[in-house]
Amino acid sequence: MSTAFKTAPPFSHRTVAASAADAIRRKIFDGELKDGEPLRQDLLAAEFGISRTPIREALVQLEAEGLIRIEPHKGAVVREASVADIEEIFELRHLLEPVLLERSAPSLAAADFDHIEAILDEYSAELRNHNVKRWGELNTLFHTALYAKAERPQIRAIVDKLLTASDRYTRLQLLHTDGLKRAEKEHAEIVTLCRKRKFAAAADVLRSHILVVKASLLDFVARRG
Amino acid sequence: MSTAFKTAPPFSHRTVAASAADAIRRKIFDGELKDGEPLRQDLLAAEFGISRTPIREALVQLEAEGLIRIEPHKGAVVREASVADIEEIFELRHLLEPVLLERSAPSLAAADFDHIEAILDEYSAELRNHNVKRWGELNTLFHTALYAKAERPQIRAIVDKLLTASDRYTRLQLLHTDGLKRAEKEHAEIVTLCRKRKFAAAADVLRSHILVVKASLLDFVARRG
DNA sequence: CGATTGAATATTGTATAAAATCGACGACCT
DNA sequence: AGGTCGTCGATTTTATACAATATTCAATCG
Repeated sequence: MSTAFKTAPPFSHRTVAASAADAIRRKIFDGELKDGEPLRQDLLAAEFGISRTPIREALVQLEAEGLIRIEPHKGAVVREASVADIEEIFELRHLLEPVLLERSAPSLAAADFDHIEAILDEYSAELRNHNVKRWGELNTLFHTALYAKAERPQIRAIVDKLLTASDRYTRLQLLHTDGLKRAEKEHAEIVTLCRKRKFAAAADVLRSHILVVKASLLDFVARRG
Repeated sequence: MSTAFKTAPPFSHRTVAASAADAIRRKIFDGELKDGEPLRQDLLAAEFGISRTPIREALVQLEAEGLIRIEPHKGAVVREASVADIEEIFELRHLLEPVLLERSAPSLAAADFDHIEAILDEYSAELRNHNVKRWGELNTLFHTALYAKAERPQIRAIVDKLLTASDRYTRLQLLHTDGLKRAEKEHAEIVTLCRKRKFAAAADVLRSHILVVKASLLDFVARRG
């Protein structure tokens, strides 16, 4: 099984450690590594055919991203998220994403909106296919495309982390279909309002959209918990 | 010259790498390592009397914190903050800190307020001594003490990073005295309002306080730039 | 004289080996 | 029986050795 960084050309201007971080991150998002599961340096190094040194660097990186937890001399485990964590993630999104939208949307060109709507079209298609994994990716793509012109790199970095974290739960099929349909409508509404340059209104819809998704997620967790 | 982690007892439940990160972080905050200055692994390892491996981990950690920048095969440099970066830091503080205050303040006990006011007293004393370094520490302490009961660990983590980043500039003597005096008054006002359980009003003062500090900082930068 | 190429050197990135730490199991004492 | 201490194996952490990459600077060519 070839991994991403093995197939990359030798001219790749990235370190092995960075690629290893990508590979491990993907394994976590794909559920290949479940919550609480220990990440043994030996095994990861052997699996990727590299030594433990870059693995260690990758783990430090992933801990900073909040994906894993490292305890000295005990090792790294995939960080399980509590209900409180999920609530906080969406609280942050609720605070930050509208800011990005209002900064970015006025600078988006017609071509940008076309691109965004193409994402939404594929989203709708995948919705019918129940392809949750791809849906999550598209959802993240949609949000980041909206914020592309915000010129707030630090806020962007935080929001990107939050989006991937959210994605982790949605990929676990934590959302039910009516929630997804509602999201579909709200996404379209946001784009429409932005095209009409009603940015404040779009931000309002975004705010309530995030609250709805949050409620939907927490409702699902409550049902099964 | 002994470093923090060398004097620590051998039972310290921290890794050498983590302590090295602390030491390097301190060097940056204290201005011992200036903006744009390269961090050579060799020298740091020799200085701390350890090998390069834990130094590398510390650097990865510090990059994740946004303090340095690492380019493959070129090395790490202290990240210089642009005016835009400073603006964004304060924009984030303006967004997030009032949320923490409103969450935390209702849970603060009388003893907590006493503690906070003790910090402010020392702050005032140091203000007369023009001890900028200690002032910065106390300022950060004041804010974090206010948010102690917020129970929002992720937001706290972000704000803590923002506060230390802000501290870096204030330590560089970037604030003039009248700004500091004004901050002194606003801090006291926030505490007073919280004691009276007027939390929303306190949050408003905090918001304008952050904006004032931001303006003061940018004004100073503009003057010298 | 300026631009360019290529070896020498400095520095980072990775692999491997050594040291330190933790958890568990079992012997021993009370 | 219950609890404590010490040893062993597994694992992480650090050190050292080696490889890859970038930078410097002098020699060469136009």
